[in-house]
Amino acid sequence: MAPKSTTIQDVAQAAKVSTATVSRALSNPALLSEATRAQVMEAIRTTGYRVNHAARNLRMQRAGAVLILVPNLGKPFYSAILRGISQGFAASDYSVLITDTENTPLAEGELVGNFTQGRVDGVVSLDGGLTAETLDQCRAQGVDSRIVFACEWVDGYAFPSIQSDNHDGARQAIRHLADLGHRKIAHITGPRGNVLTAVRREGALEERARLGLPARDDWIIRGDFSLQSGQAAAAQILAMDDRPTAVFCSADMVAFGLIAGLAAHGVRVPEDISVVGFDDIDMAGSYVPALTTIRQDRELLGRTAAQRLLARLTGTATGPAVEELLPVELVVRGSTAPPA
Amino acid sequence: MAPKSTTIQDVAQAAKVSTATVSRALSNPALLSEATRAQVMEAIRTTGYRVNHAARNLRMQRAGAVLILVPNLGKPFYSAILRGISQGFAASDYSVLITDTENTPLAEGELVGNFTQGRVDGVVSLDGGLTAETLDQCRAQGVDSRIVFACEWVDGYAFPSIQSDNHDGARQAIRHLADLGHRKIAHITGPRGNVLTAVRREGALEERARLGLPARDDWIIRGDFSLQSGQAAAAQILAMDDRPTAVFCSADMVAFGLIAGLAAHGVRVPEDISVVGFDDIDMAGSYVPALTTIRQDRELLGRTAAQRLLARLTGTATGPAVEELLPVELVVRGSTAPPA
DNA sequence: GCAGATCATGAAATCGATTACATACTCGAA
DNA sequence: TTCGAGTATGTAATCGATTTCATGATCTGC
Repeated sequence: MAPKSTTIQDVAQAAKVSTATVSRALSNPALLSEATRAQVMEAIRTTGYRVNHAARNLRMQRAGAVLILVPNLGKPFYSAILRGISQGFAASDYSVLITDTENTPLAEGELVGNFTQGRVDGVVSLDGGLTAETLDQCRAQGVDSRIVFACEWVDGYAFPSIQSDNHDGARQAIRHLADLGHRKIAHITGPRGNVLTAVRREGALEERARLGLPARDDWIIRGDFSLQSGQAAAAQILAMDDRPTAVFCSADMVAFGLIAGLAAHGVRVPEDISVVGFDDIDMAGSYVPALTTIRQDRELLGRTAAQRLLARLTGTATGPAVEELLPVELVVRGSTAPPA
Repeated sequence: MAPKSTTIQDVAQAAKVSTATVSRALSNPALLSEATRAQVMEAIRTTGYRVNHAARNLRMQRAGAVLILVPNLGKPFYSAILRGISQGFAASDYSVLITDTENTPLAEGELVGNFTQGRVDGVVSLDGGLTAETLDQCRAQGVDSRIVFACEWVDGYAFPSIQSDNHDGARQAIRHLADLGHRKIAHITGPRGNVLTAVRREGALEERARLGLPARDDWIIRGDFSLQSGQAAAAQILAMDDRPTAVFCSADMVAFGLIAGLAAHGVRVPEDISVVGFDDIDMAGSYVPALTTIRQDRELLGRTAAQRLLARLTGTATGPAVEELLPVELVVRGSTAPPA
């Protein structure tokens, strides 16, 4: 079944030393004399030895892997974060394991089980929908210090988390529109219960209040970060008696759906309605019209999360959980203009 | 470091049996008497025992994981395939490990090392750029039977592979344009050396020849599946003296870039030029204009690849490597029309 | 020239499971 | 009664590394 592999025994035999010496040659060469070290290294070269991780991990009581929880692997939004995470762990000797939670809560004891079963040493969760039960179990087992959140997080639990400054992003979006002269600004939010939805909404409302802009309940439209929800929102907006002149979307994809939906009814962007997105995904700059949006660096987000988890795993960082905010940036392109 | 875990010893003690019996209760209950089995199960419940995978895998000479090689994790195109793969392995007890190859060849012995080091039991490669050296090493170690390719593949090596019917897709695209009355059809290909590029190009050329359409060398434009290459192609096309009336793009993203590039110069799609994409990604249906494209089911592709690998790992399938073609489908939308 | 420290190395225990082999017991046939 | 087969369970080897502890050799300082 397994490929015939050369073990540490083989190397020991070839080098005429004990297995202990071979092990030391690899993990702590300073302990050995120049001569034996060279001898062992030579034996390793000729035998083509590579350590067996299953054995090493068993002995060292670690798993040698980290788990990434992704709400929906199919969404391009997450893939960039994933890439950053992968980069962040590339230089380490941790394997990167992924699970698509499919936006449904994990089974009872599943997450903590991954730890106690020796499958993983740490977790990066992009999923803010973990249940209190799941997290409490992790805390009970004492593994909560080896979980970090990226992008999303869970309210009421003090896990380290890396987030874009969503609040500020929303404010910048509203301010930009207000600066252009818009006063009637709609906001397409994310799904109910999502932490990002709440924060961006709050930021948008705050800035709107600060600027003394009118607020109407039906100018807040619930979406779910998807293209389809953007299209659906277009229909709602078109049906309004008092139509907003600008829309802040909680995701670029929503903006694309919205623009397409509006276009289908002859409403042009930005001439008739201005649109701001969120994320600055690849397409944003090349869409017609090019999308004005809030840029968040998803790769950096992922890389940072990976670094934070690594620091915790190696014991470099042990302090209390910190919530880190990554700056976001308004990118002005062609989808926004002064109101007609 | 590790969470205090209950071992099989603890269970054995609690149930007043040997560890062998506990192990059997889990792996082969039929061997035990009704009484002891119940006794053991009860002990397992009260102690909250979960097997330690590191130990089990070491003893069983397996890794309990499969590796997915992704050329670029950040590309949305791959994320859907990844999702399918993840689904395919969800019910198995294999962990899914991913590595972003970043489109660069793996280091010497890296892939085969993953096997011999006991890290993985099998590999699904979405990367067709593996070197002959890498693959030869795998063959030498006898692990080549545990590698399957999805989406891409490597010419000259008989690994199992699941592919969309790219050849047929290209032909359908050309035929559709010809049916509309186009005769001057350009083709934006993928990068040199990519297997998909070759197959789609061949399909396109074949159909063009079959239909007796004129062929001009400069109507074949090299791209790289990216938005940017589509935009670059737009410039080239606009500069042509004998402009094509239709363009077949090797990816939807390329088509979007192209359309945006053309729009910037006042050239409308489909009125002035028709455009066909490839993939049918989410956005395609909601782009303005909605994109006519060749649909390939990427999740199915991933799921199928996972199943094939699983079958090989469990020994269910041991036959010679098979190349599987998944059907593709022309989806006609708004980006194609009869020539002016 | 000797006690004690330091250095280099090996023997064997250990991590937590699975499983080959051994053992004890039961049952039925001769 | 006895032998053989079958059943239920335990003992101990095993997977391939790391690491504790022991040992012998070499140094150091007086």
